[in-house]
Amino acid sequence: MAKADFSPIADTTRRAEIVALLRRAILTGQLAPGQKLNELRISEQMRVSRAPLREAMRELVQEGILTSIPYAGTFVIEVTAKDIDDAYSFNKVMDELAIERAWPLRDQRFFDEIDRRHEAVKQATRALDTTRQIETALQLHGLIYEWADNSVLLETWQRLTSRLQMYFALHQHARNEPVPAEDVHETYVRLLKGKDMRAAQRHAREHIDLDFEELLAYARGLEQRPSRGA
Amino acid sequence: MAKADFSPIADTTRRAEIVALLRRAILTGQLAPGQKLNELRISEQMRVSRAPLREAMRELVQEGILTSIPYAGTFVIEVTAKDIDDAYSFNKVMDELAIERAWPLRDQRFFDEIDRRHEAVKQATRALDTTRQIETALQLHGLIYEWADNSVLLETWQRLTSRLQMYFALHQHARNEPVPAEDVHETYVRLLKGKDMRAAQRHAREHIDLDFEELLAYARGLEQRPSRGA
DNA sequence: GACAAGCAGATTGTCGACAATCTAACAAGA
DNA sequence: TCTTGTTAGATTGTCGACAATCTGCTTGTC
Repeated sequence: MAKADFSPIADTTRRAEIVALLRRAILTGQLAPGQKLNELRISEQMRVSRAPLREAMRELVQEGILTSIPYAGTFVIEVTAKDIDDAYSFNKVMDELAIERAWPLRDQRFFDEIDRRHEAVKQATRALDTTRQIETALQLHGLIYEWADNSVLLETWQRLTSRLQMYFALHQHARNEPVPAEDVHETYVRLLKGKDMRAAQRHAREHIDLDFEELLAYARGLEQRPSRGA
Repeated sequence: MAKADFSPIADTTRRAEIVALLRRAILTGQLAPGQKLNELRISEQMRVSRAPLREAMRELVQEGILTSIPYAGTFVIEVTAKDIDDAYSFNKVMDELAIERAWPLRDQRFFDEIDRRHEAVKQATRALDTTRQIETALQLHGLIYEWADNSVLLETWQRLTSRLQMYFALHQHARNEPVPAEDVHETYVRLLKGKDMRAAQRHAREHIDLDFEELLAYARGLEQRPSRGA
């Protein structure tokens, strides 16, 4: 019998598609922080009634990238420097934990997968696709969480990822420089494939530091002139 | 001018109340793991239409205590031994982090609050109110997260709390013993008010260990005869 | 008797309309 | 001029009904 390995059928509810669309719009910066989401307008644009749209929005509220005020509206979350700082320092600890847990579970599939994802980042970089670059970089980074074999840890990472992606997209958007052409992940990947766990943890922390420092500087700049959504 | 210090007005949407009702029902074990939530039946019982009910359920799905399968239904999550184990080992690391961050920020308000919450636990214990006992114990435990001054850390704890409360309630329900009358938090509180951070961290870890060990044993027993919801 | 096709019944997903609430503009009075 | 009350418009919250989908049973055929 031929083994088929089917992937799960796609969620065929409008709600699920709406969630995906909205999330993408927010994480790529199409919808700016603070911006209000007008239900009627969006539902008309998507050719969908308000019911599934509202359910989708409720999900994204719980996911932490939208915020809702009864009878006032639902808005894209604002991003403060402290939010970024909190996410940053939390991520540092989580990373160390994830590496520690994933370390003894690394196998050939792990090494294959990390190369595959690294390649995806490099390709997005070559293609000058900044959105995809952020996305793939986070996926590369997420591998240790997927391998750590802890559902709570993984879930926490996935929640955090949404916001990180949003932060980085915002940053990219702002400075409007095309890409950091350099491959900053080379060392990270090499260490994760190596034998020194402590070194991997240390580098993960420092590597993240760099990206975040820029982000923080950017966010602190924002604090001065708070931009209410367009 | 008299300073008033008003707290925010209560959310007065049906949706919010439904969320609270459902969450309580799940966390106290009124709704058993695996049980299906029939929208029509519940909406009729609550005298509410299905729209706000469905939105509420979407929130709880994202909160991680319900799970939804399109066109099949929404169910209370199943609890496996691994789920509990994952939550447990994750919580250990988080606790150390929370204590570390909260430690230098302890002030008089902190000490007052910890006593207040400790008192609440003792009162629930005396009243033989097991549900409230679990609730207050988790609130006592959550103080270090509230004081750690990190929104992501706090949010993560709150998400985890839901599930922990469910686990413990399940456990209590199963063994049906009224209460552990002994005050197990005495040492925890004393250490948090003391000067030795390391000792507090160590105790937090070990104290949690005890409760969890019982839970795990219980959950492993469940694995054998998986109970589909009533 | 085993198995596939097809048919209720029940349940979830979606829709369009109505009710409740908020916002902002304007008018009236101190 | 400032404050307060009113009102119209827009937007969110909620409802009841319809459409799509699933499940289990029945039926018919081999």
